[in-house]
Amino acid sequence: MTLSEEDYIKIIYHLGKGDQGTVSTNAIAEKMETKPSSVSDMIKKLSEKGLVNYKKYQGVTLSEYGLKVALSIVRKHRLWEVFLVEKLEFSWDEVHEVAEQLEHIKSEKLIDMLDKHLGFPQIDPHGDPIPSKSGEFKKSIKRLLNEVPIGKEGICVGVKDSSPPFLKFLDKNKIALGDSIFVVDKEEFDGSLHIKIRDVDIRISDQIASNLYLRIIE
Amino acid sequence: MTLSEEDYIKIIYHLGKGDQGTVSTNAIAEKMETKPSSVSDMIKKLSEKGLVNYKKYQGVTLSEYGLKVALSIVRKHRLWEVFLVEKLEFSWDEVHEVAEQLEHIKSEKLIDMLDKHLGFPQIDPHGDPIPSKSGEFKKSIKRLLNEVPIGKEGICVGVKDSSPPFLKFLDKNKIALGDSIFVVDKEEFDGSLHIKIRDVDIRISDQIASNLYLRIIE
DNA sequence: ACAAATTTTTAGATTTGCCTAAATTTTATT
DNA sequence: AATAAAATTTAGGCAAATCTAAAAATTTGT
Ligand SMILES: [Mn+2]
Ligand SMILES: [Mn+2]
Ligand SMILES: [Mn+2]
Ligand SMILES: [Mn+2]
Repeated sequence: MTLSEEDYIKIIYHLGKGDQGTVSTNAIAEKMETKPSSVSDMIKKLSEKGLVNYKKYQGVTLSEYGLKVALSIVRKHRLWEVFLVEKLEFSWDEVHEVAEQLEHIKSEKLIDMLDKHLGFPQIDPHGDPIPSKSGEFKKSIKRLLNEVPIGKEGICVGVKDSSPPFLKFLDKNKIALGDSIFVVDKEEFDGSLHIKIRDVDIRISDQIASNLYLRIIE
Repeated sequence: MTLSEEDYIKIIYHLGKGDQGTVSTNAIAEKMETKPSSVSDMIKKLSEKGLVNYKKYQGVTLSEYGLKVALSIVRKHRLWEVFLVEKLEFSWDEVHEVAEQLEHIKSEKLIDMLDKHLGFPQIDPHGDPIPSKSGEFKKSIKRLLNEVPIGKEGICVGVKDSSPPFLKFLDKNKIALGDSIFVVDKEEFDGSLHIKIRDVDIRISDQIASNLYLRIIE
């Protein structure tokens, strides 16, 4: 498969949102930053290769084979993202462009050994799950920190309240996007949380916890 | 620059053998596993881009700019080779194909941080020197182990005597291609050597040392 | 229901990198 | 020096991936 075919397959996968509903030509064109006419051409080719199911004017879905290919590319993309952050000190918002290139390197051994080198990670720096070699993975969901069950871990992916005082508070307490947060315990009385972040235990109020989004697995 | 252009530039560099003598169309075609007519096309394009000096029928040499580009690709190739061997447990002879792909990834930060992650290595797994970011590097030479000065280190790259008894000896003493060997001392009396290999000190006779090739720097 | 708007596909070009076959230039041999 | 051989370039084409403009199908709105 060519680099371009791989990018199309991956985009069709993401637009299919897991449930693999049909994806429109225009939607693909926008994500690929190309014209709908180019997408039509490519879809025809992918269809001939058995990667997508396609009926003219009716949109596309990934075939079983196409889904397998998509998951292997997603796996590579996310493993490389972990590598960049964990081993090369990239920050979570710098990795995408480079992973977009690295995901196309062809070598089964490379990706197996990279997985091992990284300690078989389950999630990438954005909290998204990494498919296994055989294509299995758990879904991830975005939850407010105060709704995350005790004992769960997640990646901080956003804020609900983006006011300067709140952001300043996060800064002061060294809580940043991309940080991994583990919910140790919850105080029934006032809803305050005991969390572990970067191996440090801290307590935060319900007010804080209800304004921070975490991406968690399952 | 495209992937193909980069491969041409690198091949022209290697065929120029450091001194950057002129390189023939046929030689490039053979290395690129393509036809001479395709090479002519590409040379014309590289010439227009100022990467090579070219007069019809007279072969090509790299321009100053072309040399800089070549060295940056060689740098990337060799750093990735070190990564594959040191971090991902690839062996000596498995790295080339993958490095051939990885060398084309575009990200200055990536290669700077990779260099750091690897501890700023000076040579690749084949004993070849790794150019610095600014393009400087030491030449490497192939020497019989018994001609390597005391205090020098090199990579085992070949044997002079390839008879089964000799190869069996190397095997038994766990000396393999790709191993790094440090010459600790030399016995004047019989020419025997005291070497360090994989952190183990051993003694070998002059007869052994005069049949093993090392690639050393400077 | 049917015209208008939108989406999608087709037609015809362009660019990159490659090919074969033929022409040209250089190099080697008598 | 003339001819044969080898190397190199040109000419003309092809496949992949893209584009613009135009045609066709679908969806939307009244
Ligand atoms: Mn990509
Ligand atoms: Mn990610
Ligand atoms: Mn390459
Ligand atoms: Mn090498």
